[in-house]
Amino acid sequence: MSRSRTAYVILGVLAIHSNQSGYEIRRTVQYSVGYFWGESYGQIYPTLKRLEAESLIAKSNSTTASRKRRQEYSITPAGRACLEAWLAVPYQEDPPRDEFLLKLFFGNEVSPSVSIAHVRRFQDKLRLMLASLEQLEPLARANSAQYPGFPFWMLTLSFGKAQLRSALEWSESAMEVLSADEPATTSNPLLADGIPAVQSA
Amino acid sequence: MSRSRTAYVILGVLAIHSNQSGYEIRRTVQYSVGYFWGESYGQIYPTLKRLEAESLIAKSNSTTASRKRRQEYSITPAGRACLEAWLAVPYQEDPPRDEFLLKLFFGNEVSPSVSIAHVRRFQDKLRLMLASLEQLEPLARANSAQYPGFPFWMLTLSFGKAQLRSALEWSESAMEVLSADEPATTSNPLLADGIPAVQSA
DNA sequence: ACACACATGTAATTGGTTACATGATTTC
DNA sequence: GAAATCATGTAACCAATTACATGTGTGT
Repeated sequence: MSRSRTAYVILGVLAIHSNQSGYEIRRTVQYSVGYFWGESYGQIYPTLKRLEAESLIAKSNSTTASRKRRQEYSITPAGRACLEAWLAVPYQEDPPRDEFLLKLFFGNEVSPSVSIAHVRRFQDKLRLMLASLEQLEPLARANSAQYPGFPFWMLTLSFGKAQLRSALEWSESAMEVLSADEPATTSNPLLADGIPAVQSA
Repeated sequence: MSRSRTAYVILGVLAIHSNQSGYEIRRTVQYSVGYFWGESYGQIYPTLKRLEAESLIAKSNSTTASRKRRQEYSITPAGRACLEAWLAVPYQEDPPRDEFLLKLFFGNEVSPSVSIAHVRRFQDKLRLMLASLEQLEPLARANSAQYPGFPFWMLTLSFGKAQLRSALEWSESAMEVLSADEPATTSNPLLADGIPAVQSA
């Protein structure tokens, strides 16, 4: 049962809009949920085959044009049922992995300038993404406000913006902290008695 | 060159505190960076062997006690150099994957109660983690404020708290939005002209 | 004619989790 | 002596990325 989540992403975007090719599905994913989800061709094409074999999607080279060498797909009723079933089950958390924070955590092992560079880079990225999301909003509003899914899309968008802004704020105070310095016991400072493990899964 | 990041996590925790066994390293990781990083035994033990073969760590069954059937390791100068080199290179971003947001994005395909349940779950998790981090702080301060790495640990901790708080705030407004309802075009609403792809990598 | 975007796919590899198997030491 | 925790490891499997290979349609 626990099939790859790629399958559900495909079902999801086909549920919103039919007759998309593998190429286009990937683009759609990038453009719409790119902020928090990615898919590669190496994953998409095989999954399309599999989904078609299971009749959750069907070839639908139809409507617009089959003028290109492209294979369009649409979701089937079974596919829709499958998507809905998946959506209903509690989401699964992926193990967290943030290399930026990891490097920052070990910052004492290297020159402060290294950590400063990491934070700066982080900041730049944040600003880029925030600009990107802020730019996306009015366009999305203009283009898709009438779609029933719109409120949900806005919800994820506003989540993204909120996280980005909070990260940006933190990064500014972090830069301040990292501009001041003085660089020690034998009991493990990371594993002292009574410190509970961080809840993660 | 591009070795598994598990190796660097191990080097990092051994750099902070020597003479830890695989078991203990894993616990240390959980307790200290668990909020944003995880490691499994299946990854740690083979990596320890590899690192020892490369002389980046060395067996050091010594100091405290070898009373248990346990193999302790310490970082070597070469290992330290390797860690430092890795820390200095720009962090790599992992492709984002947030199943919660994905399910929320497709929320229109199912009953609103489903999305509400997801957000509620998300909220609960957030509160748990925030409590966990807030509890961690004073303890960490008491136990390790004298360690040179402490400011960096606090930085990652405060990042976590900031993100959590902002997510929590968002979740509250999301719950409001999701408590009001009415549930269409043929051009792809997710892929309208002029919408730029979200910056992610 | 050239370049670029569209389009589809496969193979190799990685990075990682999970489950399994086993056993020692401590604590009650 | 039973249970919990400490402790080490392997095998099977999986999701996913990357690089490679190939070709078509459109616009300049």
